[in-house]
Amino acid sequence: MTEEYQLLDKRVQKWLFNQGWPDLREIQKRAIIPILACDRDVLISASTAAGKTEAFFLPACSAIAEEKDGFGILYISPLKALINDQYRRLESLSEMLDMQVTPWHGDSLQSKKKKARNNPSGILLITPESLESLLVREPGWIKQSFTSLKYIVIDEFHAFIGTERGQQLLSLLTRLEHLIGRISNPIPRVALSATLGKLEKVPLSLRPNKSLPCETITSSQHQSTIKVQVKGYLEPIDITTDETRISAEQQICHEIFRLCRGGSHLVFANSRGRTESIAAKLSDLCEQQVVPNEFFPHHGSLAKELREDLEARLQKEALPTTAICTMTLELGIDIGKVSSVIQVTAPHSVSSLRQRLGRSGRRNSPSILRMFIAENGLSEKSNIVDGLRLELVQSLAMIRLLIIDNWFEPADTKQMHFSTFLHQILAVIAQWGSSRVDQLYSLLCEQGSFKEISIQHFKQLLSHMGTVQLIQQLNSGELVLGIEGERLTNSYTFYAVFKTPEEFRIVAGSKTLGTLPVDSLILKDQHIIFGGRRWKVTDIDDEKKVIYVTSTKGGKPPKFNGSGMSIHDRVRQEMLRIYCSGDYRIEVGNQKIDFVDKIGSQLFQEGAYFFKEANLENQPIYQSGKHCYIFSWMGDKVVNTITILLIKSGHVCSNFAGVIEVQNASVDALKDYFMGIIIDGVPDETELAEILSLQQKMIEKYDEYLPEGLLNAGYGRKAFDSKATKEWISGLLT
DNA sequence: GACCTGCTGCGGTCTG
Repeated sequence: MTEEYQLLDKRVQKWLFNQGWPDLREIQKRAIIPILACDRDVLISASTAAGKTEAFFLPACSAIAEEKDGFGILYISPLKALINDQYRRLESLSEMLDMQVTPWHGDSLQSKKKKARNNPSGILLITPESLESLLVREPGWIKQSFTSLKYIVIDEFHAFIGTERGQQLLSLLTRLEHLIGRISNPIPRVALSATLGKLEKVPLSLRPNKSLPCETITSSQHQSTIKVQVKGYLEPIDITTDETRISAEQQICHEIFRLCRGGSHLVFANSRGRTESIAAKLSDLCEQQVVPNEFFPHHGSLAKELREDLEARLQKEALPTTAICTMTLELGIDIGKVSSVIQVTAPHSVSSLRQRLGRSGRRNSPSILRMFIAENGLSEKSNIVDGLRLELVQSLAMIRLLIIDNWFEPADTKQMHFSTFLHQILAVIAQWGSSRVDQLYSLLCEQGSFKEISIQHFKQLLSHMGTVQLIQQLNSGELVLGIEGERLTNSYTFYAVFKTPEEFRIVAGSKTLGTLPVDSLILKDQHIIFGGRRWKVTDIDDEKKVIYVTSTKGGKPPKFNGSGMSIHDRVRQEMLRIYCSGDYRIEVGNQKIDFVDKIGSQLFQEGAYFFKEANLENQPIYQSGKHCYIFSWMGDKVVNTITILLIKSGHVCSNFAGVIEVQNASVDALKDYFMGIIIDGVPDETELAEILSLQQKMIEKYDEYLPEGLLNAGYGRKAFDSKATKEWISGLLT
């Protein structure tokens, strides 16, 4: 055994011996000295099942083994399920050390909480929301029980970076350090994470005020080999008139059945609806063939028991099991590794594709990714999005970026997070009973995580919070909660900073077609696709949460709609590169590897031909009948910016998969219009946000309490990109 | 046509 090993507590060494492990893993050895030093933050970045948890807990438990008074380790997890997993995993080690471990979240046992409350010691496993509730409701107890706290460890740290919840978490940690008097002598933070992109940027996300140095430990182990295959499917033009043809989804299900039966696999289907439909078809196939069903759905709307049964079945590996799932099985939960991963329909981002791929690759066997993409059969009425085979090409672009460039979307760390900022102001005042303005600014912005917020923003927000009775200022200058602030902070729903999205009902005439989440950009007169048909929005009732539509013509809608604000510039640029070269293959040595099946290749050739015929390489605006289509080959921020500029000037537009359709327009008229924009200047993001109605911009939980100026600034930064749009328009006109 | 995560305290009913 190595000399680092000797530094561990004797009982930890004994526990290791009992485990029968031949040796510590590389990252586990390398973590021992930095963790024991207790004078720096540590980032441990390694793939799933590389032993990150032990890399932290072996030395950390050694360091707190003699401490019996107060919690020594604060472990924070984004999921309750992960807390339960870790509790089980720590059981034997903590027994050996006679150390208390307390799982603390909304569903954990009151008896365990009570015990820890009376005798705080050892390890506390908690969610950010439960920590928030303790800080607000029992700051005195926290202060007492954390006096000898030695480590704060955050699991699945990548899931927090750049999010509202991550912003809250960092703020909580600063507030905790402040409460227990450790601002000038900070508690080391340890982040456990799946492999991250730009590692040098992560320490700033772990401790924005840089008051401790950070050491990074990554596994130098080679990534296992990756096998990729893309299969194309053709959706028959009209199934109803020709019953001999089977739908693309049916064909895909037959293939999944053939490939997965008898093994252990994950099928990612991107939406709950499709997840259910595929799982149902597969279990039908099992029944038809009189074999036991081994295909089960897994997603967020499914009952907890069903999900847990499936997770346990996957983990046991006793029976062959394939889960059809959404991102619920993308990270976190311990299900071990599967033989292969199948992605049905294009992934939403390269980073999620990467995470999913990481789920496969058992014991030195390669990671296997299969991607099944269906495209529509074409007719004269077909949409240009279908003709170009955009979904297929987006998928190919994402695979190339992942495999050739090892690139994926970086987390967006430049958001304002005004909603969470407002939440933290209320939480701090609720925690202390009152607060001075300068204390708030120092704690949340200077020491804490709200680095994008200026003093002007802060003053504007406080003044508005006074107006809407969230807070009030006493004669002494102290801030206390107002009536509305009391109401919010007294409800148990206060502690989470993220919003459970509200859904709008889609109503045509007197008939409800279904519901649509409110976070998409929907305007009156806009055309939307719902239930596979094209609709025109006639009215939006923000109060009743109803969108009124009428059926509209305009050709067959494209099958692939694309989504929101998520596609990155680099993905669309790679798509353009593929179209221009007419080649998607991946070069290995001096060979070009074709990873697409015959039908997929044919579909790609059709798309590439269409691209050439339409002269899209040289002409990004394409006229078809009375309408124009704009191909920016830029990410959704730029597409949104161009769209809102056109809408502002009275054009009727909609965008599908990054292609903007402008009704009743000509190429020359559009170019003239863009010329005018360059002369007048592109408005900044905040000004663009002013064009939208208030309701459309209220995305985050506490957005409704923000002054309009801040709402516009926050939304604008999220949705638009004026600089890149100006560059794109300039390029178009030269 | 995205998707996902989390929170209290108390009163009721059931079980051993």
